[in-house]
Amino acid sequence: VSEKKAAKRTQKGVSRRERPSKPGLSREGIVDTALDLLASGGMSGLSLRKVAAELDTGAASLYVYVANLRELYALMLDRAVGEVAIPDETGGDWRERLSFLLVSYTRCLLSRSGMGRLAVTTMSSGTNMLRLAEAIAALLQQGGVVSPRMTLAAMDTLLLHASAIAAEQDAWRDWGNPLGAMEQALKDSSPEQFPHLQKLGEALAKESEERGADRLRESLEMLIDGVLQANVRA
Amino acid sequence: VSEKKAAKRTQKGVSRRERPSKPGLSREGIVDTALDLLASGGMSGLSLRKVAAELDTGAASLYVYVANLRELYALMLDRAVGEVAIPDETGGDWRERLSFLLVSYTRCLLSRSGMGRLAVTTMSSGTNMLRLAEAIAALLQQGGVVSPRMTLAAMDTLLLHASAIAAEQDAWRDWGNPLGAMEQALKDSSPEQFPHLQKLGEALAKESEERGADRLRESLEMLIDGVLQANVRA
DNA sequence: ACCTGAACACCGTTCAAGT
DNA sequence: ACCTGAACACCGTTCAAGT
Repeated sequence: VSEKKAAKRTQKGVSRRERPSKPGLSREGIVDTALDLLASGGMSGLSLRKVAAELDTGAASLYVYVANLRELYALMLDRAVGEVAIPDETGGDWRERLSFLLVSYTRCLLSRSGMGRLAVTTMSSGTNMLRLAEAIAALLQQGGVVSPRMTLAAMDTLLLHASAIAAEQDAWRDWGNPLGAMEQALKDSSPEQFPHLQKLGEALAKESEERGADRLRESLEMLIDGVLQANVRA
Repeated sequence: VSEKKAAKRTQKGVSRRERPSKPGLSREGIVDTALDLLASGGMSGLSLRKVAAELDTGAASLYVYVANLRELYALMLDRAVGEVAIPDETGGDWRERLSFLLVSYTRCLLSRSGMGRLAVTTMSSGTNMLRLAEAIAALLQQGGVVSPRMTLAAMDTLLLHASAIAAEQDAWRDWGNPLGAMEQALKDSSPEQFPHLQKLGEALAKESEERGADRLRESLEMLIDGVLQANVRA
């Protein structure tokens, strides 16, 4: 038993990533390790016990730095959000910048598998999330959204939707494209039962391949249009 | 050991819900029980083992009817979607009907705690989901969305967003309103760091109470506007 | 103050054995 | 074919004991 453990400890000093060999535990290090695990093994490869193992300690030790799993999730999310690129004045008009910002946010979530689902499940009120919210609020104001009520609604809706897109894509990666299953189900059903869906069949097949960066931008632009419309109407 | 089990079995015939006392296992019964557990205990009260226990059997027995936990989730989602009210021609013009349909969908998810998160994580291609998709496709066509590509994008976006709203509300129920935490974080930060957010502070406080049926409808209307705009533009 | 092993109360899933 | 107990390989969290 202790032999195996010793071997691991030795191995670690040599090859485990580029983390310093034993900096003592820290909140930072725990979040780092958790993000590494998420990136390499997805949500199912992440657990407090595995984070602890990676840090050569027991799971109980982490509770000095992190209240529970949910707090760890929130910290991970906030760290990911820290990588969002916030465009400056050179980034075009407010709308281009807002679109860019939201795409960047979604990309940050998508870069680690599982982050999308995490974002839609977890709430962070860390500095990075506030920074992002602040940037969106500023851009919306430039876009003529002035009432606080409308601004809040728009911020919430935009961020929620961007997160949802990431979560959806996440689910696809794990389970394979569900459109396949849907096509199958359609073929199995009588044609007269779902006439509109049947007609959509071929387009559906093409869609499977194409759903890339364009779809992401397009979906977000759609939402921005909706925000503008609601603002005009109010 | 066997004494405790016998007591449970006895108790069951008397009082356990109104399910017939022992209909033998079935896919239907398993999904029913799972939904009951979800409604009464949320996502954390739901597990294969608990479903099995409720049915007076071992977890292994369920695998005859359900491939795994994920399939059970998908079946649960489809059953919930079966309760969505699909409006007929008396329900106003296409837009009113679409809005009504999406609100109804979201409400079905919200009626069991945990369903929102489940919807954003799970993909169902069951009959009820197809029925819902068919209805949306039909309404969009009436609204002048004709290209298959646009129809698919709109369907996906609308359903995704409705699910995301439910998931968000779900998260609020479990963890308490996160706007509270955000307000706190804002108070703790220097005012000049997040000027726009600071200004939003009071509106934020009011929003906490009001986020009800109006917000839901409003958010969905916003999206429909976006869809229309994209359709006009294409 | 920080760290730890062991324990507690759970999970989903598999499998050999029964009926 | 269906059901089952037991086992396997995990979980998050707590706690008394160590340093």
